[in-house]
Amino acid sequence: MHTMERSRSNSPSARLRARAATLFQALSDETRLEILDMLRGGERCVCDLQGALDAAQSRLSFHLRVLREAGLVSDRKEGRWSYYSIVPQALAEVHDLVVAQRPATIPGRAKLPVIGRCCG
Amino acid sequence: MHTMERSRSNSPSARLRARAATLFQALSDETRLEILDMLRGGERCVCDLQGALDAAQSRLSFHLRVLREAGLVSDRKEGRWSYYSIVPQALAEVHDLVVAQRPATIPGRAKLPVIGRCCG
DNA sequence: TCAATCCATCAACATTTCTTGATCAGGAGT
DNA sequence: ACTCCTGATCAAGAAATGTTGATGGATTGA
Repeated sequence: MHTMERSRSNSPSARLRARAATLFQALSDETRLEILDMLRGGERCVCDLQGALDAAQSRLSFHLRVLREAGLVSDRKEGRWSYYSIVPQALAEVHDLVVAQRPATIPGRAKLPVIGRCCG
Repeated sequence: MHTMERSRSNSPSARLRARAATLFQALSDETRLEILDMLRGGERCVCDLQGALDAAQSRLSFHLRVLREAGLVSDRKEGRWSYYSIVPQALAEVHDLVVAQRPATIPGRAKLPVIGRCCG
């Protein structure tokens, strides 16, 4: 109950995939993309986002948590306010993951090879 | 029931966000990332993926559909086989979306500005 | 101390996504 | 025709995600 399972789930590429899935998942919601859009300009406090996005406070808090746990944003407390900002390093990570997904040939130049010609 | 709603949901940036959410959502599952990994080398038939991923046929079909509907892969029938391959253009689209998310300053150079200094 | 503000967290519910097993259609070989 | 193979689709259930309203802690100012 371990040999095959282990090689699949513990390999470095499997861990990369898990990380990639988490990052893409965090980016897969419109509200969160809207939040990131607002943060592109710089740090923002929650009440600020709340006003701009017209979202219930707990809803916003939920999405900020998803972004935070994925490492895409960081927060800083100051008095009674929480300021959120983008973690550029995380976006760079996403960037690298996307680049890594691209096929092996130059698009437009040559056709992708047909491998795995099924069953003979 | 139209004025404010419309400006938010029909603006070009809102449509971009919707498209982005769809793409990221399609990329947010490990099985699908594994499929894309296999397709990076070139076209593959379903039975081929099935063997390599050790996934039930209907499960694979489900994930291939998600990828297809997001425009990330295309399929081609030949005889009784279906061959899937990556749509490089879609990955380029994802790439551009990620780049667009990056904050406005050069990371490492200067601190992001603190805007929206809340309520003050 | 008291009241107000900011925001995280919780529980309950709604919605979406994923998995499984079954069925069905089309192509290929007999 | 019949049968086998490939793969899409469907229905039902399980699991994960998102929403809402309520509560509570921390901070500020009166």
